[in-house]
Amino acid sequence: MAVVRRTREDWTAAALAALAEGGLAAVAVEPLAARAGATKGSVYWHFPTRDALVEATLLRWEHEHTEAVIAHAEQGATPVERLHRLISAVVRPERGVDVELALQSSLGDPLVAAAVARVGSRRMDYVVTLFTQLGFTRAQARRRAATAYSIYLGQAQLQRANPAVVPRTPAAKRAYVADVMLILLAQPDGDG
Amino acid sequence: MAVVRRTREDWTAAALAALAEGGLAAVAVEPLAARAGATKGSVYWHFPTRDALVEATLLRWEHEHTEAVIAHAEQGATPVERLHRLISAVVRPERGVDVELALQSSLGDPLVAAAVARVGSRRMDYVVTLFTQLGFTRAQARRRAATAYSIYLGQAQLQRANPAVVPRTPAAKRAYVADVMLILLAQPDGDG
DNA sequence: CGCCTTCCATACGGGACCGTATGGTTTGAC
DNA sequence: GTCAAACCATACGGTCCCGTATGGAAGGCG
Repeated sequence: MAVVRRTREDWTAAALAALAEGGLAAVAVEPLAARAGATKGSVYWHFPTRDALVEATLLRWEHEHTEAVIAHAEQGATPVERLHRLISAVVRPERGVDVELALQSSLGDPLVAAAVARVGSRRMDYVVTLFTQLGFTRAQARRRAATAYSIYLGQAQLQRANPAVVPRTPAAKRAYVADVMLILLAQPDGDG
Repeated sequence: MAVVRRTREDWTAAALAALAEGGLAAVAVEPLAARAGATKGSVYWHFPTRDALVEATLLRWEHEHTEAVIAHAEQGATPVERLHRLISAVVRPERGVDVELALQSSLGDPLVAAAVARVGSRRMDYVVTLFTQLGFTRAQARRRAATAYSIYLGQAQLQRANPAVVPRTPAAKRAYVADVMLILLAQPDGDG
């Protein structure tokens, strides 16, 4: 008889999956256990409370995916190339975007709000340095970074809420990314 | 004795308030009634079910606020001015943005998803016409509209999740809006 | 004033989930 | 093989919410 044993990581993995599918509310001890073919007893042995499970799950996501976007961008040689990779990552979403959106959808929870805030400012810092590398002044870089990150977030939402208005064919996506790049690199007004 | 009577509209109003504060989950019959100094009996007289209340609330929001942004923008004389009013509306948020975000946060619910989709495409249509009025080709207008709306959505999210990275002082806001305008009106590449 | 309709409070049953208690089974050390 | 620790199932009490049932008060109308 295959008597299965679960680790802490098994449960955070299951929680991540549930989070991606059904949002924070889906990270519920009993349904989670049932889906894993186990019972609450297991979960409550590994975690003192549901919040502890949520927190561990968020921490795991933070460690695994915070730097993911940045790391992917950093593979670009020039700043322009890095920005391009950054923008493309949203328009051509990979894995993990579901969790991203689910979290943005549960900012009511203080644990989630804290995690999202940490990740957000970390990313913003990166994009700001990117734009300073591109020759923008500090203030101007901050503005462009805010816009770039807004486009990132907004685009992610649009794909979920209004997939019809988002570019779908590869050609359309390429054209769209190109236009966003052109936009973000536009010469600013000369008043800092 | 001020024996209060509630109308259907009283309840959708209360639901809207709760929606803005606590998201869709806060639109719960019993808490809503308690907060209004009434009981479930009243709610369930006006609405057959909770979903009916939610649907009526969404419909009300849709009617009251879908066109609100557009109407506000339409007070601008030129297309550029209209776009400017549109962008400013996010950076300098008025009332109703809370509900907007709460809904975007509850796309899991099919009722919400439908309402948000309707409003979204309605707004996109408007922004597309705005960009065509500005002399962009149809394809290019669609791209810029998608970007503009993404900035709108993303900026709204940023204000909630990372208020630190968003321009705060009036001067900073003005500079930011100016830069976004400059960006959105940038001369596109000649192939679209 | 009587009466009917509109509106609402109270009371109840049910479901989903959290957290605790407790005892049983498996595992590894010796 | 013994034993303690690790792991988990079962069962329970509690909370919050949904929805129903039912009786009663409020307001118009004859």
